[in-house]
Amino acid sequence: MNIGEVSTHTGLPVKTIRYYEDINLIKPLRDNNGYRRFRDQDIHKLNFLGRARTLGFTIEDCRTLLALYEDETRASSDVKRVARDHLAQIDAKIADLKGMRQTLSHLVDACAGDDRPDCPILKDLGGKL
Amino acid sequence: MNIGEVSTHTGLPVKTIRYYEDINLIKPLRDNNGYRRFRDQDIHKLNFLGRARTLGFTIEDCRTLLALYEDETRASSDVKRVARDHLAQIDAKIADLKGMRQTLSHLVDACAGDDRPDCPILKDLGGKL
DNA sequence: TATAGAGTCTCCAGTCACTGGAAGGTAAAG
DNA sequence: CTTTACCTTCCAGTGACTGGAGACTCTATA
Repeated sequence: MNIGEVSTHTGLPVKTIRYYEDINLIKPLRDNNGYRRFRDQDIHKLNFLGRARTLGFTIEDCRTLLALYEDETRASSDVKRVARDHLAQIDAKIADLKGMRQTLSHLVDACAGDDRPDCPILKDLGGKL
Repeated sequence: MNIGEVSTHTGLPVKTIRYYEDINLIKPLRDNNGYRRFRDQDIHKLNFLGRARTLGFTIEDCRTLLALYEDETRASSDVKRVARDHLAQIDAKIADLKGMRQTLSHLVDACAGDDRPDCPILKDLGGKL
């Protein structure tokens, strides 16, 4: 398969696939004309990567997970640790965003949103409370 | 005030303050020795920026908000629009993260996390369900 | 007065995970 | 044969900083 077809199959942009080769996540073969030729295993890896990225894993996490995936003798505890750490990061981010959301929604509610200049949002940002 | 003292007062790193000058968010004066000299208004702006950034506004949003802050004839509706849009972005991000969290926590729970190689997390990522 | 240390300056490069675009070669369709 | 689509590499830009090099200035102590 050429890169365009792979892109269609995996849902990953062509640019992204090339990038993943650049950083050694995949190693497709090359045809005589220089075109990349993707085997089933390459496509499988790309799907793996796409799914992992969708779940928010960093590229380095993906590299680790892919290595564990290929290692038949892995311990599931190693996989679980990576996932649990990532879950903790997600929770931290959600908490952070919820904090912002809380403050911001109060401010938005308090703002008249009319033609007058008086504005509680700016008052808060300016430290005048 | 010199930059170090301003950093202490505002809680913003020295590097960040210089960066904000670079991108024209603030315009401190200069002493004869070339050191930046910050007036009260500069510090006030930096606090404004720090607070806005804490609430997750982008730098461009901050630029807009700062301009509105300085404009005595603004309409609060303009401020409110920026804030409401940002709030929508935050909500989208939270929803996205919650989706990840949901899937991921199920997988983490399902994984034994022991010495054996069998792992539902990798099974999911590999598309073998 | 000499000097050590802290503070400041500018400029360049790196982060993360792509994304866009230029310039050029190759393949398939009409 | 030409057009069009696809492929290649390489370079630069994104956002919001952050780190570091190399040089200058200020302050405190010996």
